[in-house]
Amino acid sequence: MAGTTTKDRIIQAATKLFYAEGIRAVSLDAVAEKAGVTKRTLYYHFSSKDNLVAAYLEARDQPNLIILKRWFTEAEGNLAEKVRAIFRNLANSARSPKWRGCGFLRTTAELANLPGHPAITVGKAHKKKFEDWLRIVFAEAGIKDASELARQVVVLMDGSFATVLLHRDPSYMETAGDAASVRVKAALAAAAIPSPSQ
Amino acid sequence: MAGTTTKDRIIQAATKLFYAEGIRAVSLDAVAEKAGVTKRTLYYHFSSKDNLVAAYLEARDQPNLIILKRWFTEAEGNLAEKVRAIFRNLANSARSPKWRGCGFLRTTAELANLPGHPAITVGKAHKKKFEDWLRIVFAEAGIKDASELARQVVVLMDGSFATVLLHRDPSYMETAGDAASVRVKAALAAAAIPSPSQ
DNA sequence: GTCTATAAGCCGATAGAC
DNA sequence: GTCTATCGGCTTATAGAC
Repeated sequence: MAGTTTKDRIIQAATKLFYAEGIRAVSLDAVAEKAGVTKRTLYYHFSSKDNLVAAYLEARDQPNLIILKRWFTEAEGNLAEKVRAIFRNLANSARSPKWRGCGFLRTTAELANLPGHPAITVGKAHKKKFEDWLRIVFAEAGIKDASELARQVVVLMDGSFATVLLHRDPSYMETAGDAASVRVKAALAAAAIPSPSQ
Repeated sequence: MAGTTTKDRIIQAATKLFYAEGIRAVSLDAVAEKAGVTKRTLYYHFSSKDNLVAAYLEARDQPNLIILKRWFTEAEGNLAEKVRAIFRNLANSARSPKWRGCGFLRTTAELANLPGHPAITVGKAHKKKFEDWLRIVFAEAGIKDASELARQVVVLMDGSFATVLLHRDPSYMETAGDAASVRVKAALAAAAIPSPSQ
């Protein structure tokens, strides 16, 4: 996990504040104060706010992927049920009062006018890793259009983040999970019949 | 459309700047300058920046809904193809270099720390109107779980906004359109057989 | 590596004239 | 209804001491 070095404490403080309040809403004064250092120390470890924002997302990359994979792995049932379990667990998370959607997507939305921003590069890579993992899981289950299916599940997941954040109604995540599991189920059935009648 | 009153010119300027650059990234100085008025005049028409942001989204509510409905109405084919046409047209829009995703969702994401913000209230109402319209269209086609289907299509649409904005790859909207039209097609088939076996 | 202090500028909002 | 002028505060980033 995060150690207790000064750099780690700064990233921890940045994570809490950026996720809770947004990027441009949070000043480096606030981050430094929460981390218990002065702004000069913060600038010693991070050359600019942009780099700190990228470091915040970078630090969330692996932990988030590990949680998603664990929800999938530990779920009972077939592939469709395992995919549904991811959405059910996301809905559970969304019921926390501290929940504010997906930090990667919210940062991307806020910085949409800066396409080359380092944080957006990190966000792209993170989401692509998840999509690639899904594609491999589907392919290993014998699903033919594993790539297209992975893309559909990703769109459903990102859509549920956006819709639940807007309406503050986690049931949209169950809805997305239903749609995803129905599609996976159909793909599994098609995989069992290599050459469908036609 | 927008007239040429001072208030309208301010909203036009706000729309261009807020959509292109984000809410907190745009100052009222910038809006006033683009509208060709002083900041004092801006404050005469809008009591605060928060209210101006809400007015920006309010002004996009009906135009956006009308475009979505027209894409649907003017499309050839059955209900599934008409739904797919919405996504195909969205993908086309997303190919414009000025495209920056959905202004309602991006504003919601940026102001996620202010759940009662007037602009978020406007965003919620806008997205709910679209979902309600979809539900009625599906119900009139004899689809039984029209409500659930409308929610799924909404999640796919909002998800495609988020994913395309991140990766700058409009093909995710075609992917979402495929998923949506498959679901609508299945619902139409089920509607044609009132009592499925079992 | 961490501190105090400050630069230089922008922000939302307001005062008061016409 | 629109203007000029400005307030008090906050912002990113830097200078220089220890």
